[in-house]
Amino acid sequence: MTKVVIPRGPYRTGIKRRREIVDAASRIFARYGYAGGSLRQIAGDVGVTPAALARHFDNKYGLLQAVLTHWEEENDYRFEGAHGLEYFRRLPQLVEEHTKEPGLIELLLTVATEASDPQHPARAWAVQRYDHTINLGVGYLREARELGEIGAMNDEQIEMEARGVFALMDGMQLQWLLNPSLPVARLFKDQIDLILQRWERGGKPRRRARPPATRGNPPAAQDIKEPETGASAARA
Amino acid sequence: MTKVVIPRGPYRTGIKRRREIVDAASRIFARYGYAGGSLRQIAGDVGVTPAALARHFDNKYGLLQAVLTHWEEENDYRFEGAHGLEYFRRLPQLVEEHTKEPGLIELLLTVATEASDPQHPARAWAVQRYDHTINLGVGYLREARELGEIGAMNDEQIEMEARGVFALMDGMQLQWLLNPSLPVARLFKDQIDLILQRWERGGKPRRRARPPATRGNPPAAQDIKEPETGASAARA
DNA sequence: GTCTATAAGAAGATAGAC
DNA sequence: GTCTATCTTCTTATAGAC
Repeated sequence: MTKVVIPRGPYRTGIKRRREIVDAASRIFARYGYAGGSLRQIAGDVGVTPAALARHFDNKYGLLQAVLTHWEEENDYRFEGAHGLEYFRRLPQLVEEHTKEPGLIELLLTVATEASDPQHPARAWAVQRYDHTINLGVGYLREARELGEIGAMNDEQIEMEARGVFALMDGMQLQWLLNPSLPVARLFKDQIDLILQRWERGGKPRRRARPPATRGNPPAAQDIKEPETGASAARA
Repeated sequence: MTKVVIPRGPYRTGIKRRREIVDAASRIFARYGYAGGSLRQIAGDVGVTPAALARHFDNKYGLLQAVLTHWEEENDYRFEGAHGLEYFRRLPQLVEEHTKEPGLIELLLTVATEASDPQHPARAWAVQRYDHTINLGVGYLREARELGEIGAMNDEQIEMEARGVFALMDGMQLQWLLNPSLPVARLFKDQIDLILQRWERGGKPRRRARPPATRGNPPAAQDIKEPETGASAARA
């Protein structure tokens, strides 16, 4: 979680105000997009004038950057201690949290699709963020392979599977944004369970005979902090 | 493809011009979104002034509606003659086409995420379009069940699987928008193949008692007995 | 039917008072 | 640090010439 040390003295209100601005901007950008949201709306939400925003951020994109940084901080703390398949088993819980506080996922999907325009200012951020996420999933899947939690899978298959899981998650959450009565967390959990069953059974690519699955106890789990793999989300 | 009956007489240039405007608007809205794209850009693309657009469309949203209608026409002709699992086997080909002419899928994902705002003018369209697509997939899966192409699956599981397939497709195409060097059609085909294998084997989810799934949006749940010829695509 | 010209307003950014 | 007031630009929409 975001932990902000609030100093005493004259800067206190400034820091608090900045925080309020970022929160309001998160809501506005999530709902109307970056292009569709205006600084006037954000300032109005906070209860200040647009000029006050300029004291804290150089321009509109500077504010978006602060919002995106905030988003990363809010999301990256959730999976501490997860290893191997446990990471994927926890994903439905993240979806569940998104349905209770929809701003974050709404913002991510909004910015990601907006950034499909190569000229979009947040394009580089979105590309980097997706690479990061996919590399994370690839790392955990490799860990699961080394722990013997899953059947044989080469690196290429692992990247395909990781991309598929995050694609499924994004797509389901997009469906939920358009239909909030959808029990998306439960649906996603059922889908992830089926994928995990297949992985555990030994995800065979086409028709190759299944290699013996080593289902024994996992060897000592060495801490793989951030599996920064070369899954190359490609991005040239 | 779209077949337009061109009347003789003085209306010909008008119809051609209208078509040009819709094409340009598709490009602009796909790239910059509905909020981010301007009538000026569109007019400039066509080579006319913004006021000329008002001759053909009441307002900006009227133009968007025309674009979305055009999108539906372009997509619904692709699956004629497909039945049961064949429908799903053809989906990767649709993804392939989207990579060659990215405007349509870019537009769809853009509008769908923008419409996550309940006040967005295209919200109703996006909701209806998603319901339509999901119902289409559900219909084809039921057909596959009746044809004996897949193992036992109840209606609730069928809806989950259909939603999963379209979520996967959307999510993969979103990844591709941010990374056009990604071989998304091949990746998606591998993923669909794995899903088809599981279906054919008779996907057995873990037994779990649960309440009935909430179906589509309020106005949804039209009869899905006969999937008809038209099939939509990537969603919405 | 199509366009130029322009109205009316909203956007992001800035200057300077307090 | 925050505000009022203002600037420039760009938006949608309309009036009326041809």
